[in-house]
Amino acid sequence: MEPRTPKITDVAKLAGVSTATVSRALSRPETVAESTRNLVLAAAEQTGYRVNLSARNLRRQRTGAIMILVPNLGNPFFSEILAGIEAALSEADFNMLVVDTRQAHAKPQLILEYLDASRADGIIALDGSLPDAILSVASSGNGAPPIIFACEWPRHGEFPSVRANNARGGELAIAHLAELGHRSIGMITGPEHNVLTHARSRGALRELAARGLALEPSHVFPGDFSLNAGAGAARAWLGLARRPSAVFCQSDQMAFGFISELARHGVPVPGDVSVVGFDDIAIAGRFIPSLTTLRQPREKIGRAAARMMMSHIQTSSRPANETTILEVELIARDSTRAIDG
Amino acid sequence: MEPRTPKITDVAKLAGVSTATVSRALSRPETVAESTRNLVLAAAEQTGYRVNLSARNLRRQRTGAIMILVPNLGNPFFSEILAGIEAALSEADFNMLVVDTRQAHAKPQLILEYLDASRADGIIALDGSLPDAILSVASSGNGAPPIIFACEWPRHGEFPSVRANNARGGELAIAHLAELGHRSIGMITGPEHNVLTHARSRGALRELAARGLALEPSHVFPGDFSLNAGAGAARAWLGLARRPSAVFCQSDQMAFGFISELARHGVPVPGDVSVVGFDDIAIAGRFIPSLTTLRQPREKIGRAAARMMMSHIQTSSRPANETTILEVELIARDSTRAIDG
DNA sequence: TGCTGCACTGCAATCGATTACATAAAGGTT
DNA sequence: AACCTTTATGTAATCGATTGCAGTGCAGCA
Repeated sequence: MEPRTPKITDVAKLAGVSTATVSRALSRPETVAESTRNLVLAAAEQTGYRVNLSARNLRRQRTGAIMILVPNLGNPFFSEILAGIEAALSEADFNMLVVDTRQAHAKPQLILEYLDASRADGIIALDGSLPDAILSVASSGNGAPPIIFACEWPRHGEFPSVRANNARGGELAIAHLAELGHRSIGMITGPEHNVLTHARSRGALRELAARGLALEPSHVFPGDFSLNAGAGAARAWLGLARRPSAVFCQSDQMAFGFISELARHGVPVPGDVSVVGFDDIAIAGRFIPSLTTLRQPREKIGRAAARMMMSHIQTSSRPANETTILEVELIARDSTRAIDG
Repeated sequence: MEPRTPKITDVAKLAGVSTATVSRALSRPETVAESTRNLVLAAAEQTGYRVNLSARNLRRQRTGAIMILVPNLGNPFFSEILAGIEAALSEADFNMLVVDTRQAHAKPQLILEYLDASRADGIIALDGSLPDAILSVASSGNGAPPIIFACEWPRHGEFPSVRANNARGGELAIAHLAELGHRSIGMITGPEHNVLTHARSRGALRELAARGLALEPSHVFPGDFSLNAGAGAARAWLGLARRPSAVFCQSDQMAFGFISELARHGVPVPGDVSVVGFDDIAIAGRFIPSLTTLRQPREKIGRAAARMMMSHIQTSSRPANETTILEVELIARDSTRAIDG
């Protein structure tokens, strides 16, 4: 009553052929005579045979899995990217192994464990701020699988990556506000050393300059992409003598925190201040007011990264420093309005 | 210049011992003399040896991975659960394999592929509505790894699971509204055949009955947990001649959709109608108005499910039908108020 | 007929580690 | 001194599939 799972020898015996033939019939059918193939397939069906992946992987020297390094799995921002990656990987019959890197900075050892070709055939990192110890191993290629960055990317070193056009997003945000007549525009940034912060700020500054607008230092609110950072910025904004009439928040979460904290103090958006976010997460269209923001094609980014990885694995070439940049789109909603509107 | 990755024989040679000793020194150090152990560890260090997981897994007849079946990875609701699972698994040195089951209903074959002990040592399903074909294979145990449900669970059959006390949540929602003086309470439900819908509705109905309140059929708005469903319910609510003064939404997303659509029609919450959500997702405290809702310990649910799985794997017992139920908590915020407040 | 080439198939080595069993050495007991 | 334990290590089988190479048989061709 405990019919141990059938192995390839069982199928071979039943079909009256060698295990080599069974293996070939299943993985490269065209190399086997049709009559034999049918015998094998029937036998496989009858025994309920499933190939043992550990054995196959050992022999083939691969794992059939791609490891995804996520800075913080609990952050819903990543879910769509993961969905995109998963979709593309499963099409190619690859599995997705997900690892949270929150502990990576405290204990790089822990993540180094994972940089091992016997664990995954490739790595997609959503975390641009991996410790240098990890980056150097990953780029040395010494036993480590190829790595591709998605969304974020490391500030130093050259790595293949897929990302949104963050700088362009910064430009579009400012352009939109400027065209609504805003001359005094503030900004809530992401974490200080984050590449997204830099790219978005760079774009914003470039556009401000192009329009002859200045950014007052007191109008830059340092944040970290979180709801609370947005709320904190709101309190700072309230404390200003001369307040900017519009604020570009480098993430939707911060925009929500900002608007919500202002609301608690009776300051209406966009009545007293216009707000632009970044990301276009699902709730943005349903916030009150609905949020003007920059849409990042998160699922597409995931898909593109996974496809890039697949293509490198199939050609077994180490990814060069190719970078794919996907465009962002400004979605105008109700959180921004003309200054004398 | 291409120093192929070292294997156990390399370490053995360098340390001057057999591969058996190396293996023991690394995985059960106490069985090896201290002096030998030091030799081996030094040799391992020097060669940069890493065990090949495919080989180990093949020999040990395990995979070191747990597969998570997620109904829709893009839905941020699951991210915290995944974070909890990941945390608990990585503590036990297990990997997390994530699979999206959106296609499972169209092509059960695809997911059946995954129900294979050579892929994962266990399965945690966040999807209670897996096709019967899959459930029966999973419960037969025939070559399929043990399965545990988290959050959701199947309506038929007995499976181990970890979940929130959804019925109690329904009770608390109604109790809260009733205590604020609401006598006419409506409800936006989840998908018709979803177990969460049933449990939450059951609790709500029980509490209504206990308080002698009736639920008018026209006050039940069928939804599916999504933002849009909430918005649709809002339009239905607007069309009613006799509107309930409070609505229990079975998910926060629907609550946001509901409130937002009402706002577009100039109907204030909680001014004209009080709203209770379910889940307490991150943004709930920052929505405008902040949302009264039932907090589900999502990360804890994930952790508990993973721990249950680990304990079954360590004792190599198939999980019995044990069910862990975690309590929910009503978080009172600004979207509800006393009827004559 | 004999030779070449092609299409199939089988044999057996191989992937790299784990572990049951055998063996050896050291220590303890009477 | 004989014998039994205990501890430490080595030998070699094993996990299950894949694949290079060799062999077989048959068709085609001179």
